[in-house]
Formats: sequence, structure tokens, C-alpha cells
Amino acid sequence: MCRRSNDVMRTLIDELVLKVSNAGSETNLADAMAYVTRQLDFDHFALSYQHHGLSSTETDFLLHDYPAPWAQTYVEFDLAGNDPIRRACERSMMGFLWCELDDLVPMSPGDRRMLSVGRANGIGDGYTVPRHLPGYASGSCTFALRPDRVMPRPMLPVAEIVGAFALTTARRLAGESPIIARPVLSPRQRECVLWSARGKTAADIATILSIGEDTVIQHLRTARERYDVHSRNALILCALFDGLISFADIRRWWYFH
Amino acid sequence: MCRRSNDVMRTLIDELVLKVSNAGSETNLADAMAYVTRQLDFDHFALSYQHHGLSSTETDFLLHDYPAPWAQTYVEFDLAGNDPIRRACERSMMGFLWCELDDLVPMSPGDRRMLSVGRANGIGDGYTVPRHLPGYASGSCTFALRPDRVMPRPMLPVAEIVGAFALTTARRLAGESPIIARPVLSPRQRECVLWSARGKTAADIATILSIGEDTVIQHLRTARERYDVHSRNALILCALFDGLISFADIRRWWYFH
DNA sequence: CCTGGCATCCCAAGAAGGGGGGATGTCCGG
DNA sequence: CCGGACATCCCCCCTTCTTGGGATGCCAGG
Repeated sequence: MCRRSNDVMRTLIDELVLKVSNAGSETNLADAMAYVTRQLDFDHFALSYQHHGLSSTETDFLLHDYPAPWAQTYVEFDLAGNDPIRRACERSMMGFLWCELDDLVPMSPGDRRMLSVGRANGIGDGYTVPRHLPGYASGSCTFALRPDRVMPRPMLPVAEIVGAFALTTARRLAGESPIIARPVLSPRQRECVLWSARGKTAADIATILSIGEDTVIQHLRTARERYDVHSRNALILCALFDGLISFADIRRWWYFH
Repeated sequence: MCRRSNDVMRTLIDELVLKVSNAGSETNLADAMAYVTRQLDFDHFALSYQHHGLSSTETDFLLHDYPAPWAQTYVEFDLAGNDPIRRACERSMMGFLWCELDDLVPMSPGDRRMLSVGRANGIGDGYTVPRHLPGYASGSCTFALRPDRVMPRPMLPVAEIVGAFALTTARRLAGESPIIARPVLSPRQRECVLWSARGKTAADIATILSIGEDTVIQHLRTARERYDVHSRNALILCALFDGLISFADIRRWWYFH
């Protein structure tokens, strides 16, 4: 029985995976996603994929079949900068239900209002599959329901798999191998960035590392030049995003001092 | 029929997911993974989870039931630094088969030699599920076969899901705590923090939000007081860590404006 | 009514950014 | 052997930005 059920399941997954994998153009992929969405008993989909690079505009990738008013509202009010789902994408290693967003990120009244505006525009609950490739790209594949529909929970594992394949296809369509030359910082530079992220001033860091303050400033300046950013804030964020330093490095230190 | 097969599948996935999710210690998780491995018709597992950053050693997380000689060889020759599977983890948004590594990363003769040494030590083909959380961690969950065994392909989707849950559990055990009670920022304050993270100065933000520069400074000051930090850097990091703002919010604006 | 969000203004001190100028080493390839 | 690249270290200049204090007022909601 176990074997049989797996065979049937494989048939379903294989069909949908094949569908999204074989898409040779954005239009193809949109059609495939629409088909998948219906098969999974959802109402809408949204597929978003971005390269991490300088030329972000041309490689940004967004497919969806949301109701036009909602899409328009979303863009007009720059809701993307205030989207709890985007934030949740960076805190989960797997797909998540919108109705369980609270478990992932703090929800402000504005966030809830945004979701309720979505409901008013025909978007109720949803399931979003996030994926990240540090240094290369991030993306998410969302399946959404109309407000009156019930979440097809048995389908979520399938959505997870198919969503991942859809993102892989989007990645292929968005352009092959965007060669990102990730800046390399010297050990000393990294140290300075880390202590900087921990809230130390250049003078503090100089004391900690037993070097001159000007040297610290020089290290941080060189590091900024490597990342082509003009503020220490941005430098810290770059290092954090690249995995050069981590929240763990910073917070553990905060706790003990 | 479709409904029935999904129900059965859900039963299988639910059982395994519950098993790995409920693990309350590394030993528990190792037991759960051993059980899952047998259920999925694999022979070995390896669960690896690392915080990003410099001081990673103490929080590194590695569970496996590989044959001792292979594990020892791997460590002794520092094969991790030259492991094609590790490199593939950085390139794939979903689980991948070792026999298809060529499609993901260039394979050197040394890489192939490493895999063949693995086979000599009882590790044949395998399936590795990678996951990344920028700024937080990376991890992978691997299911491997003895050289004489056949890949249980129908099980791969289940491996993908269960692997993700195993990594989430590893993350929890490694000390990534869920959200605690956190300071609440007003919408205006949050906006100021977000634009600040995007690299804007107080004067810039004042222009963007069409308010006075002093007001922006006041908002940021209040926000700092809420988080009890004394620098804008720390404020941004707190907001990021709390999920109040996201890398996507920030990066989207770099290079775009 | 009173708290909290929002907005505005002032000032002084210090930190960061941007631009110079140097000085040591090492390591690698010509 | 030598030159160039680069990490590491140090010092000067000046401007801009941030931080920490103050203070004031308007307005909506409990």
C-alpha cells in the first residue's frame, strides 16, 4: 500500500514538475503555473525571483495571476517595502502559511491591514515557498486562495516541491549564471566590520585590536570600497548578507557584554 | 483516487515530519533521522547546520551515521573544503542527486576521486537537501545509499520535505530562538529605520517622507530608545533580526535608485 | 483627560566619510 | 632578482552626519 500510494503521488508530482520544468519562456511558465495552481486546488499564484547583482532590473522576474486591482494597489503604495510575507521569506527554510505568519515575524497593525486589503481584493490565505542562494539569488513561489476558500493542506507538500522547481525554471529563464564577484575582505577588515556591527566605534575597535584608530578607519574604508558602498551601515549589511558575519556573532556578544 | 493517495501520502509525510519536529535534543533528532532514513529506504543520513560568520565552531551542528572510516577520512583530509556536494549546495534551490552533480557544479578529477573514495567506504549515491537563510545560517540534509543500492526515487519528494523539517529542528536545537516579546515601533519609526537601512541619511529620509529632518532624527531616536541601543547600526540590525525589515526590502532599493 | 504618535525646532559633541600622504612586510610571477 | 599587488599599519586635513540633550505643539483613541 505504501508503495502504491507513492507511485500515485509520484505521478501527480512528476506531471506538475514536468510541466513547470519544461517551460521555455515566461509565458509558458505562467501557463504551467496556472495549471499547477488549479491542480493543487489553489486560485492564484505568484512567482518572484531576483538575482543578487548590480543589474537587478533586467533580471528581476515576476509572474502572477493576481487580480489586477490588487497588483496595482501593491505597486502603487509600495507595499513591497512593508510586506510581512517578504520578511517571513527570509526567516523560514520551507514554505509557510500566511495564517501562521505570526510565528515567523512580528505583525504590525499595518501588516494586518495590508492582508485585509488583500482579502478585499480577492486574496485570502496563501502558502509561500521561499528559497535563497546566498550571493546568487532569492525567490519565492506563492499559491493563494480566494477569501472564501479552504486551504488544501494535503497539497502543501506538493506545492513545496513544485514551487521549488518553478523557482529553478524561473532562474533558468532569468538568465544563466550571473557571475557575481563576491568581494573578499582580509581577516583584519572582517574583524573591523564585525566589531563595527557589534556597535563599536573606530576608536573602540582600535583599542580592542590594539592598533591605531586611523588604521581601523583605513580597513573599514577599504572594505567599503570592495563592496562599493559608501556607508558603514551598508557595509555591515553586505557582510551580513554574504555570510561574512552573522547575527549569531553579533547577538551572542551583545548578550555577554 | 487522487484524494485518497494524497491522504495516504500525508500520513507518511506527517509521521516523519512529526518525528523530526518533536526531537528535543541532538540524540532525539539523530534517532528520528535514523528512523526516517530507514522509512525512505536509504542507508545513511547526514544533517549539517552552520551559523554564518566567524565564530561558527561552537554552534556548528553535525549529525550523521556514516561509516566511521569515511567520516574519519573526510575530516582528516579536510575534504569538506573541496567537497563538490558542498559547492552544489550553494547552487541549488532544491535537493539534488549526487549522480547529477555535473549539472550543478564543474567536477574536477579530484572531486570524482573523492566520490570514489566515498564508494570504497560504503557511501554510494545520495540525495542532498540544501537550505540557506541569508544572515542566519546554512544547512543541508543528506540521505545516502550503499554502493550496491538503488535510488528510491519515489521517496525523494518526501526526503525533500522531511529534510527541510529536520533542518528547521536543527536550527531550533542550535539555539535560534523564536521571536520573543519585542519593542514595537510605530509605522513612521519603522519607515525611518527602513530608509536608514537602505543607506539614506536623516536629511534624505526627510525629503523622501516629506517631513523635517529633525523629525526623522526624533523618530530614529525614539526607535533606538525602544530597542535600548545607542547607534543606528545596532538599530538596523535589531530591526532586521526581529523581522521588522528584510534584506529584500533593502537590496531591492540599492542599485535601483 | 491623558497617553502616544507625529511633527517641528534648537544646540553641542563626537563619530563617520572622503581626500590626501606615508611606512612596513609578504607573496607571486615575470 | 625585481616589481607589482596587497595586507597591515600610521598620520594629516576637512566636511557631513549622528547622537544626546533640551523644548513645543497638534491630534486621535482609550
